[in-house]
Amino acid sequence: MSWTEERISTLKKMWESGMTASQIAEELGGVSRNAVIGKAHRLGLQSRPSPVKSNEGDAKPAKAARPAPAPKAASKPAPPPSPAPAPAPPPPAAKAQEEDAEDEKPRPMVRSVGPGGFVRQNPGDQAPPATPAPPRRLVPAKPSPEVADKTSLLDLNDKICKWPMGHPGEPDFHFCGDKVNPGFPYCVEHCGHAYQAQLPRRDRRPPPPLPYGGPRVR
DNA sequence: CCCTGATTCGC
DNA sequence: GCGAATCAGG
Repeated sequence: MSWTEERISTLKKMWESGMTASQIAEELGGVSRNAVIGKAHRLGLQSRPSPVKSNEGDAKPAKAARPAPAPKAASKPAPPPSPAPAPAPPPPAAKAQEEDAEDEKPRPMVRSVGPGGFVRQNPGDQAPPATPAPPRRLVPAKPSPEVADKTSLLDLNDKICKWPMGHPGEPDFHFCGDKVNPGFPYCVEHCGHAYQAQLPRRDRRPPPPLPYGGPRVR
């Protein structure tokens, strides 16, 4: 399979919506999750909450990334040490994506704050400079009537809620599609679900809402 | 073991 | 550019 525009678009959207590489690979079909990850990186999509992130601080600089696990090639010249690690200033996550936001709440902080006072720190917090192509999808091929009026994967964009409804792969799987809470991947309502402030155990009874409607059944 | 993403490197 | 192999962490 080749990476067509369509497939790349799907990959991007799924990646940004928080799908795992495996899920994306499954959905796309014909590719492995490694292929998805590799492609994602090549596309510039990077990082994002990965469960496996080296805590690069200073504790173990010896095994930073992948020094020299095994003598594979014949020659392995010693990597020149970089004595001057850049301080790596926080990237300006300022994204001007207001358009029809009727009310502009005072939000002086760089990080946006949700309705419940939660601070975003989750998926989709990336600079979206690369979105020149208008996500308008005119007269799309909407084969299934089930999803005809629902937000499909390909309808995702930076302005609509990516909260999944149902399970990927099911015929009626779709996304919320409401207008996002600016700065968040979800609408205000679903932000409330996604970013619940951790309350004391005492009065914590509501069952935790799971994204994608819960674990996939296979 | 399962899973995750990250990185490398031969193709 | 692609992605399997591998690494690294949960």
